[in-house]
Amino acid sequence: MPMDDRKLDVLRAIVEDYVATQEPVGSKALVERHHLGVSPATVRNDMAVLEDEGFIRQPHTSAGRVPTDRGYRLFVDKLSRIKPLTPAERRAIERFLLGAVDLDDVVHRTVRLLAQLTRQVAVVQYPSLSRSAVRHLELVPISTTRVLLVMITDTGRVEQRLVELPGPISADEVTALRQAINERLGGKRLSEAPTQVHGLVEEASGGLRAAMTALAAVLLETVVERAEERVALAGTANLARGGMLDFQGSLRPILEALEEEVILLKLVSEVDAGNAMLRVRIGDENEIEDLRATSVVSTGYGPGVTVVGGLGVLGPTRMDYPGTIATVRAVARYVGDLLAQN
Amino acid sequence: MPMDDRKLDVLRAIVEDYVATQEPVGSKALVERHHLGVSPATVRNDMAVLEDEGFIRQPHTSAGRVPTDRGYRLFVDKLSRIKPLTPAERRAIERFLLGAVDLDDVVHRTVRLLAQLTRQVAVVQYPSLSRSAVRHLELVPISTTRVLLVMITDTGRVEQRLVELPGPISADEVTALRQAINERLGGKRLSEAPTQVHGLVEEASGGLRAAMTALAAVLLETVVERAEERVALAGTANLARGGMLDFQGSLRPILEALEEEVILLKLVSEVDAGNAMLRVRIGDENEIEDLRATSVVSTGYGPGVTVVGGLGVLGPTRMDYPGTIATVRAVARYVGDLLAQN
DNA sequence: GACTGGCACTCATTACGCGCGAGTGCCAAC
DNA sequence: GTTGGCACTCGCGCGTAATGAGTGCCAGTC
Repeated sequence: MPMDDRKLDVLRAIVEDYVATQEPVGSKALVERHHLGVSPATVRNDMAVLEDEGFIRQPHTSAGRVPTDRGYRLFVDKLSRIKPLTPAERRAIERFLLGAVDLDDVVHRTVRLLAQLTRQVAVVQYPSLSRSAVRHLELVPISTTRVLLVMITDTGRVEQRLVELPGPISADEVTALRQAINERLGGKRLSEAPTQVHGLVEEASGGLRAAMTALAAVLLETVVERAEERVALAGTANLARGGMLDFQGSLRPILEALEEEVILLKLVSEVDAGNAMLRVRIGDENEIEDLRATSVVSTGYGPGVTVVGGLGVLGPTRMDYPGTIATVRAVARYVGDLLAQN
Repeated sequence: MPMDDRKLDVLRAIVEDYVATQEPVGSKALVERHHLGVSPATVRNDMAVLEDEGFIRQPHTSAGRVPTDRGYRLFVDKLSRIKPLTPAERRAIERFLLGAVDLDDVVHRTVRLLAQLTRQVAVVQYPSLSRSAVRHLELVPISTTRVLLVMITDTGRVEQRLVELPGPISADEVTALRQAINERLGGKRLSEAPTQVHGLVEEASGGLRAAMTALAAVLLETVVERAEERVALAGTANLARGGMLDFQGSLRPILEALEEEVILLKLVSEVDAGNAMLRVRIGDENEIEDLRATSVVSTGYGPGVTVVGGLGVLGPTRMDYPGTIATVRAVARYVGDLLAQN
């Protein structure tokens, strides 16, 4: 059966009221606060149907209705028009991001900004190495058998690793290695690094072979294992707002989940390629067990149309979806622009 | 009046029981669980005195006694013998720290380890720049008007900043700058950097003067402003243990405080020089308003006797002080040893 | 003088009963 | 399909009562 228009209106009204008041909403209050042109009794009928279809439920008999995860889902998919940001918010974003001196700084500012604007937990992934291109690789001799490998990407990210060489090495040899590596990798996307690195080792002349092998191992490790690793978090205090009414009193599993970087990355990194950038995962839809009481709004960001990382926020399923979505989207765009300027 | 021995025993027993059970402890339960050789009535008399002196209090008439902050203070100062670590704990520490590849890695592992062992919030400061010495400074040309300044310290910390130069610069000039900077700063403690850097600018020959001035500005900023900035945090989920019985239900201000790096640094950095390394701040004694319901156990760490940073844990005033103190001390020593090996 | 047993008293916590009222479901009427 | 009416449900708040852990005090004992 096609979804009746008024029933959708009722659902929207319920979601909006519940998000605002945090209390189950009844038929009478609904018709008063929203000017649906019908009587409470009619609304009650609609609500009964909505409940049958699993979009709302009553916490107990003789209480108002509360949206279910499915209800929020429908609300997000069909009902919410995008809420434009206020000028004040736009100004806040600009002011916040303008002063950034550093990639680190950009990420930190962004995550705090997001947490502040949405009043929720914010997560920002550092520009992923695998989706960046190498701008420059530098070898810094530390001792005769140790060099520091510094990699700078076009997104401004700097990664360094100490490499223990199998034998002593001269300054000239370091220069040769540096040049070889830069010729091979300079400008290349890191996703193609593995093949390039193998080529490097094979090309290496006898005396440098051993050193190059050690360097290659570290390079691959950096690219493959640590590739997506870094992520910033802020706003956990916002979980404790609303007097633990959300999350049935137990913040602990959520805080625990948020301490795992792997989980945070899962939240913001876009696994399914073909979607329209912005993703909303509501309650149940979350893969992570401990976050089934929360919703996650996330999106990719990057200079122009390319995506180099993800960011998003996490909060109670009872959240202001239109507002949150608008903010997340806007912040992602601003950050992307910032990276593009670089 | 001198503190009666048995009264101290009573206080110790109260603290221990309260820490274990989280419930006010009465006279009868006390004599049962601890074999003080006296009757409940006697204990009651002692308790009345202890209460007058401000070491314990009753939450309400006809309830047992609970230690006050002053009570915990006395307990920590006078009563608690050091609880040796279990072999299992020692093994855990070693296993955890052994695999570290990186300074970053060391700090991360340490903070997680601390949180896990103490079951509390752990804070670890990165080795402070100002107390480290420069091992090497590297200049990496990014474009003709931009260089990346990379600083490596003897504690393994690597700091990088992008420097915008006033005008284009050649490869030879970069080499000259690199050499000049390394000659001046190599091996020097960073606390003496400011004077050295000024010297650098004055010595710089005409053509390099402008570039050197830009570099010097960034160097000073790195040393002075960012000097102590970095700090790692873990175990916030532990705050939510104990069903919010501690912290009278409101986790929020504490989580908020923990999001401020400045505050975290205050917690673990040793401000007063002359103390015996390990410091315990109990409840009220905390400078930060929002942390008046918590206690902080912190200490300095570093290779050998020198202190390059601080670490510690934060938890409810009702915490296992002897155990926590032992763990913090042990972890600090292990980390110090690890840094010394480098 | 220090310790002990006894006893009256306090008071938070728990349980129970009860009325209130928001909100529902159903039905007959429009 | 919509509406007003009405009986019904049931969580919430509140006052009262019972419970019991724990105390303070006092008189007696070593």
